[in-house]
Amino acid sequence: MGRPPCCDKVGIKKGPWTPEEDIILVSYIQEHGPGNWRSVPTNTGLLRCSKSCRLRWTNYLRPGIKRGNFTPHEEGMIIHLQALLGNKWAAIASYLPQRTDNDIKNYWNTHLKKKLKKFQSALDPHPHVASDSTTTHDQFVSKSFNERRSLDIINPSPSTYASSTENISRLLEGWMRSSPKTSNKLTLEENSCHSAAAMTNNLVDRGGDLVSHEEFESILSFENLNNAAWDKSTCDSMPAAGKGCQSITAANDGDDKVHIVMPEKNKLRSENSTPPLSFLEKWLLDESAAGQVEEMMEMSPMF
DNA sequence: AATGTTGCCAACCGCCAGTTC
DNA sequence: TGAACTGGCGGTTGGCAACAT
Repeated sequence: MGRPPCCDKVGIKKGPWTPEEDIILVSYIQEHGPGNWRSVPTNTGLLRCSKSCRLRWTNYLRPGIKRGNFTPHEEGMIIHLQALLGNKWAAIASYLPQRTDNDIKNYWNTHLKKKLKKFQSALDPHPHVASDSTTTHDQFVSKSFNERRSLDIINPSPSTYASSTENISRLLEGWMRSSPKTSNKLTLEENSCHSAAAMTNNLVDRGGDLVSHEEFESILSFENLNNAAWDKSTCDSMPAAGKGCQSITAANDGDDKVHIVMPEKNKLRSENSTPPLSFLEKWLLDESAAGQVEEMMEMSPMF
């Protein structure tokens, strides 16, 4: 028996937010900053539960949110990060500062999952062969870079959302920039640091140390496509993270699994308060790298 | 024009982890 | 030390709009 849901109280409003409610919430956050969500409904008079307020803010009212029209690069990042991290939408979202986890999750469920499925069935018309799903997934990942352009033409994601929240969000951007007490808007650097920790933890969290061989190789090989990607010097040049980098070893022990030996979670977290970009992040944040890959895919006779 | 179907996405629900007392 | 509380996350759903019949 768990706790009763926070929204069980009588008189708590549910459903879509009205522009008036948005304005009330935004005004309050402008004055007090985000956080202490429990007090928000009480202090604002909003008939919403604290969770609902937080969700509304983080997903729609927070400044800097980009809606609709996922770019091919964003799409590629989502596909790769999903392959790497699984359904860790918050972690994935940390690599796409303008997108919310909810948005990414929706986009994955409504668009990318279908594309993947389509691709898999096209590639493997005999699903009884319990063929290596990661391989087809990897191939999809590669192909998708090439395919995306045409798919984007066929299936443009319409930017239909043009409610008041977007305007409120825009109006707020100036305030967020000037306000010193706002901590929720991360700079790119801060964000990547946070995400590095998230990714590290995710790698550890995935069964402690196991990632499928194909998956791991896919990640690495993809990075190798980018010349600027990972090499030892990159690693060594990282003052604190260098240690962590060297601690990550991949050893195929023959059972088709790669054991990722990671340093202690806490060490990574505490010692690297501002770690430099990892090789993976370098690629993820490097628009030109994705462009190079796209070009390569287009040149490939395979697709 | 009316009805049925499908797709999309905002919001809710339940669980979990961290914090406080 | 453990219960209570809060915030955060991921999965799911309800409602609306677009499209098909």
